Amino acid sequence: MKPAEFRSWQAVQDEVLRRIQSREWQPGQFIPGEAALAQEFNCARATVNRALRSLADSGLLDRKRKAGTQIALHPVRKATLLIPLLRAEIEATGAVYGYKLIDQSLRQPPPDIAARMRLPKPHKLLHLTALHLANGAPYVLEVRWIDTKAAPLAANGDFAAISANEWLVTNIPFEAGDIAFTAAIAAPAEAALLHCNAGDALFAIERTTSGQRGTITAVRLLFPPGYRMHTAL
Amino acid sequence: MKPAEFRSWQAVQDEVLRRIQSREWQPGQFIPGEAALAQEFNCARATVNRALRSLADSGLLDRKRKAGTQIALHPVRKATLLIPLLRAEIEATGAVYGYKLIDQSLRQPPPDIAARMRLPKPHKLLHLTALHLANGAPYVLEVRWIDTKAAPLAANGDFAAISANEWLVTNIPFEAGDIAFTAAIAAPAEAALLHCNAGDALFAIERTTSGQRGTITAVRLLFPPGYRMHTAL
DNA sequence: GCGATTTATATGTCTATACATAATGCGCTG
DNA sequence: CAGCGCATTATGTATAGACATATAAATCGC
Repeated sequence: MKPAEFRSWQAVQDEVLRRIQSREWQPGQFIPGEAALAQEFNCARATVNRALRSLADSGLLDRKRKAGTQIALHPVRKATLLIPLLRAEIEATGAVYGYKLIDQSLRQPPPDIAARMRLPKPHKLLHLTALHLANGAPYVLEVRWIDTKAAPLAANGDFAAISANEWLVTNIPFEAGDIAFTAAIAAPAEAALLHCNAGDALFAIERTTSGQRGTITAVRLLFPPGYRMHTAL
Repeated sequence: MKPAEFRSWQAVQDEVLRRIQSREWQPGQFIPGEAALAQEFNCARATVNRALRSLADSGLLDRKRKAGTQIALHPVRKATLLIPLLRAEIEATGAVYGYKLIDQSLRQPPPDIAARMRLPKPHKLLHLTALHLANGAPYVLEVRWIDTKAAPLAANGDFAAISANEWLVTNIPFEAGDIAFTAAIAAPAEAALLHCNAGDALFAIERTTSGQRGTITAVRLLFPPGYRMHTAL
């Protein structure tokens, strides 16, 4: 075997991937060290490191100092999926994006929302209900709670014209938080807005985002029946 | 301003992150080039590169050759979530994992399955129905189709004792494919197996995995009402 | 004025070397 | 033999310098 040219970390990555897929290296097995591979591939150790680190990031390898690198026993445990940015998602299909504010008010949050937002003593929050439309048809029903104490600017926001999400992205310092996916039954009011039947199964995304002053907003996105969120592995 | 010591790429990353969060650098704005930052941070350009590349990977920065690096206009568009490996997920909660094969047979797949598996002319597939249990209670209903032409070994698999997923992971060369999340209404048969009511909203994961010889398997995982799959952003 | 070509430049990557860090396991000691 | 500490070793990371590549911007040719 000639010392083939592996002159880029991607080439190294491809070769390692090939060996995993061909079972030349089996799950659980320790593979040669970076130095050995660098010699075999006739490249610098840093290049091998780059390739292996990338594979480890995507879950195909497990690496530990001193111990070495082994093929992951349970490959592909992670999937990175794109959180739908509604406007972009709709416009990507060629449809015309539309936004319609249904309700804007100050309300006492129900207990589950207060808990998800970690409000010690619940106070009134800004409550928004809005529809995102694709070519005029309901695409997503958004129900959002905003803590105006954590995001004072939001009290003045005009959410009739611009979606709360887009407003927040450009006006609030930062987002960290979490996201959850679940299924829900369409309540009559929701069904009416989404033009479906009460009792239908809706796909739901629940998201809370926090800033430095605590939880800013909790939002629930309800998708009409049949919606599929998908991604490649 | 003193030339503080930023001697690791993580320190550089933290500082860049701070500037983004503090709005010192605003969304859409181009930040100084790597060389300039390296000089400011008193480190090598490769170190800055590592930090910025990492931030770009997580979606906070947009980078283009020649053009430069700018703060992403729509931060956090990606979430990496862990695909539940059922046994691990159940055992992580401290519960005892159980597995029960409900049905194993050869069947003609319905059109939607054939389409998802990209079978040009549908032939009979191995069909499995199984329950994953946590402390004896139904945790997930798994409905799986396996193409024994793409994975001949599977024809001999004994799926009464071991879950098809675990069998595939250790016996089939490789997986690539896609995954989709959706909501479904519990059919009576499903409800009976999951100990819920027909008409309940179930969270569903649909996954297809392919090998070199085409699509190997398509699986649908149905979770009982109330299941939430969540991840940090 | 406008399309085609060249140039300049920021990011992307490779190399070689050095040191850092974690974790294993050997060997020493009591 | 139990327990501790240190040597070993594989990965992790920093650095300086060089070249590669994409592409925005400037220049050229008509």
